[in-house]
Amino acid sequence: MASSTVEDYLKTLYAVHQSSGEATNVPIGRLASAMGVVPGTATSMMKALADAGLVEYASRAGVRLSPRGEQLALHVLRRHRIVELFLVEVLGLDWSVVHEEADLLEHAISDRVLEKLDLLLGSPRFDPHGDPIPTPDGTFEEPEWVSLATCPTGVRQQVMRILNQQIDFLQFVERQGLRPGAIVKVRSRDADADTSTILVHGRKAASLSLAVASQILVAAAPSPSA
Amino acid sequence: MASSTVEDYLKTLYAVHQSSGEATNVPIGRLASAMGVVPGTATSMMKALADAGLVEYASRAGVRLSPRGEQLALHVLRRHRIVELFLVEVLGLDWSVVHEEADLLEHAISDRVLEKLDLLLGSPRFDPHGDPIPTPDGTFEEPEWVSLATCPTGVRQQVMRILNQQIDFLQFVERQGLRPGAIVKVRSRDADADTSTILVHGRKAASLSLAVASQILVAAAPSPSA
DNA sequence: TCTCTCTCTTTGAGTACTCAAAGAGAACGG
DNA sequence: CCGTTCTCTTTGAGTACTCAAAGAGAGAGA
Repeated sequence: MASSTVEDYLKTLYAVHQSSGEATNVPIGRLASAMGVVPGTATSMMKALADAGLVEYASRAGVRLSPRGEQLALHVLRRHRIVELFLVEVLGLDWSVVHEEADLLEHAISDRVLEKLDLLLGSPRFDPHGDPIPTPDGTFEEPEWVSLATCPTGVRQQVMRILNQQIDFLQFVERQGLRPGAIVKVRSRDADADTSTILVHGRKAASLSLAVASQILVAAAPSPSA
Repeated sequence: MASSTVEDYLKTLYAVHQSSGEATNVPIGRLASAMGVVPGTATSMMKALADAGLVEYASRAGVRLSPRGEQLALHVLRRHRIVELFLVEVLGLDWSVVHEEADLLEHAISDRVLEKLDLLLGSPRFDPHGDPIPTPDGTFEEPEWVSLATCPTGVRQQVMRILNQQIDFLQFVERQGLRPGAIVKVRSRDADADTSTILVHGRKAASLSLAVASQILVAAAPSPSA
């Protein structure tokens, strides 16, 4: 059994790998800062994980998950996201705090409990932030959503996913009414000024920098209900 | 914050103290075997916990919880039992396995999540084994139940609590129909032969040794419904 | 009282994880 | 092409927890 620490490293490695351009190895430094440890700690941990067959690691060449490591990371991710959804849907916890609660719980959920949760929630495909939930065998739905920084302007869009999951950011998103499910329209976008103006539910207008807008993924909205 | 290990020691110390005759200190050896560690490990742990103000410990005189330690132990117990009830009531997990699942989960439940669970379950007073659930401020209901080894014979009784919570024993209890809530009657009891015969729901008869019978607590049953 | 035995404590060592700080490669600017 | 700089690795040490085995107290039986 992998310890919580090992699970955290694998999960973090997976996330960093995803967020950086695919197919490349993750530099130790980036992994270390994502884990909140000094580089030396990450180095020795990666050696241990390489010995355990969970990562592929060569000195000064960065790390990547081995197939087994990736499978384990996806399993942790599945637990994390199902727990998040459970906390919101069943316990009614605040959308913005479930991420850190799930970080704790994800290491204490047995397969038995996990599949009961999955059943209770109706085998959901996405968590409350719009992140896809891996299936038990580790396959994954990655819809082709675009961000508010790149989607067509003037067209009704539906918010599908929030990439940045820090509490402050999620609370900001909440206040702006930009939760997944919200119907929005990009009214204008100005690359030089680095801003965009978003109409939320046709009424309120929010002004976002393009960096912020790129954290919010949308899809073409279903036709209006009126 | 107390580590899971520390929480486990406090919880175990509380349980051992309860099961041995009150008011006395717990010998290191008993604590060690209850924790599944060698005595030396328990000794050094108790020194550390004494330094932290969680237990009172003097060399060769045994240990007891300090007021702060007891409060913490009760908090862990509250988490454990609420989680157990949740696993049975909401997730539909098997009654006999929830104990070990809860041992894992009890260390990963924040107060925020705990109180939501409590709300969802309607502030329950007993867990699925009939163990009382401490309140958030650490008070405790300990009803005066008697065991099947000592209760009056020939009188309708209701099973209230199962003390031994090992999986095998719980599965045995389940098979005999002796879960909390069951209506039973002690038909006979023989101290010399060390057996008792129990009528379950007026039909099936189970034969239990007095040691086994003493693990099952009952209360006078409400008047028959017919 | 003496000694045997039992329990408890101490000591030394190992695993998992961490940091600080020194040392080694690699890359980049001149 | 050489030195500065950045990143990575190594080393030494510390915390939390564990065991094995040796040593110490304390009571029980002769």
